[in-house]
Amino acid sequence: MINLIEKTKGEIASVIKRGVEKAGLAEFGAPIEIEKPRDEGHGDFSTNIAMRLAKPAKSNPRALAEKLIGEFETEGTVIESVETAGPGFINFTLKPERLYEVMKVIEDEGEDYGRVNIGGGKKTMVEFISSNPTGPMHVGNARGGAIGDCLASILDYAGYDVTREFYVNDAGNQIERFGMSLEARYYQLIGRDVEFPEDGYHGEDITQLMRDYIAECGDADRDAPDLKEKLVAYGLEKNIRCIKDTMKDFGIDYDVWFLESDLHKSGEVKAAVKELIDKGWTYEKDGAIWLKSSEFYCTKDDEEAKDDVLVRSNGIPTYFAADIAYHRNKFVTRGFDTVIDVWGADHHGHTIRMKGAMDAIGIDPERLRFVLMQLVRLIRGGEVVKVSKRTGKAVTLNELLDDIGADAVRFFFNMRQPASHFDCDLDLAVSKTSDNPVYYVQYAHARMCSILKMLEAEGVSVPKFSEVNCALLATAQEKALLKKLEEFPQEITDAALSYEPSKITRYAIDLASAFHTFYNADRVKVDDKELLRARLLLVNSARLALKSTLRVLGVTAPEKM
RNA sequence: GCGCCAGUAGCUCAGCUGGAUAGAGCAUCUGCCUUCUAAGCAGAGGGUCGGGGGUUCGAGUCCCUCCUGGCGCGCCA
Repeated sequence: MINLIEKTKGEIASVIKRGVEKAGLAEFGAPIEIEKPRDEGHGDFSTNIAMRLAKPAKSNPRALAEKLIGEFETEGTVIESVETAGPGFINFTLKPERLYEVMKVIEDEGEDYGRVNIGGGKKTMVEFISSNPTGPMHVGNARGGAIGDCLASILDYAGYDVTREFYVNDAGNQIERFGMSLEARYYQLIGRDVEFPEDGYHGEDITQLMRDYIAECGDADRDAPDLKEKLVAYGLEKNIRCIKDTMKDFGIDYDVWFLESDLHKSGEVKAAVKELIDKGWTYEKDGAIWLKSSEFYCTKDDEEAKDDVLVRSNGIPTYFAADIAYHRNKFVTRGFDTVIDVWGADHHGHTIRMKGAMDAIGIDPERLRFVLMQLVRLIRGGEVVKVSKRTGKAVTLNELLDDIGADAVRFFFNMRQPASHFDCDLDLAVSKTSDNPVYYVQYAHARMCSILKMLEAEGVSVPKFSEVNCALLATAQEKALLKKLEEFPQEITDAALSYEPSKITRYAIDLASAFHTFYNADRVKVDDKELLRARLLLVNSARLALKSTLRVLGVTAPEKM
């Protein structure tokens, strides 16, 4: 639970604060900002406080910086030395011992290294994928799954009480269409000449479902009045089970599978609509009930306000109404503090409406957050593959998992920011080339384990931090690796605050790279017993940190490759 | 038309939310395996940060404007 970077920044900040006070510059209220300089020559941390104070204090930044340095009391702190540089930066160099502290932290925290507590145990939901159970999951769902599951792990590491949820859209028009498609295929299979609905699901999976149904139940239901309902129930049950199996293969463990149909059955959809009516946020037009959405978000003054239908003129509530009820359930019934929905960017219009609706029922819209992902474009043979669920030509998630494995899919789909467009080159993804960075990272872990195992076999085990002369770790590569190790808790913090799993993927690559560099530059198995022990501790620290990182990503950490 | 996302090396992308000389990977060249895993490492070349204005000590980052691509603006979900 210790973030050394945060801790160090805090110490430096208080030194600066006292210095500013002693110099009589506190009245200007300049914020104290501390950052890690990009350039190694600029110390371990730096501040721009002198430049911030220059204007209000009517002085020049360099002179101010010198003055401030004179006031700094660094005795007994982590600070080794302070100097001014450039246009007026103040650079801090830390004491050498500080560099090794991370190994002590890792020794204490083990494979949980990286956990921080910025969440304070707040109840947080991450809802992701949430597709129609009308067919197999496709590649587009893969990105949502990888991002959502990894984001949930990050928030867990950051100290939030996280729930992973899958919203099963087993109601509404798409299900109606699903039913019509099943029924048509059923009749065709038993030899009745019926036309297949134009807007039905044309996929082979629909036909297969009906083949299975007939094989299991025969055709005794051919004239039953509730045939379609029976077929839908059969199809949904089978498809949802299939989705659950796929998620298992994907390595995603949902806490809750929430059925949209339950919201209708329990009366929550009606209740949500009633609440909006009672609060005066609706009106009737053309026989439908409308929500005054336009009251809740700004549009251009001269733009025509756009409201949304809650209940159609035929009395059936819209998906929007169901979704309001669903989110009301999340916040009010189940008491989540924050809800994060991972949606495709094509749902963007819906996010604004949802926030407005939350506002209407008295929930702070800020508690509802969205991660919008640009849709995945598939490239095969250098050409864009059209993804269409209806024509059934989409590449399924199962195929992708079979081809390149869950590890690669999860890693690959978390390498880019969700908001960026993602071209998934199937030829590359399907071929097991070493281009895939997941191997690079896993290889680093396997190498670490290999060293430990070999030395263990020779009777040399990993020493305790207190038994090691850390100062022996002094090469550039060792220092770089130690610095990379201490960044992990900060990366978790940043990723959690910005909902950005790709930061952790990149961190994993950076950490692996720092290790590979160290491995090639510095031999662990050396004659000098003291140095051997120090390096062994370093390797074990790196192993634990990398294992923890891979756990957040949901990628396995192989001990040999 | 309005809104959202994106535009950084030949390609794919980072850039710590305004800091110091813009960084990785792939690709292209050059080196490194009789010693802990070469699925690895070291080095080299490669840039009008889409264009143009502005804000300030300082802009890839903030504001305005234009250009290009993707998506959204349904009694679909």
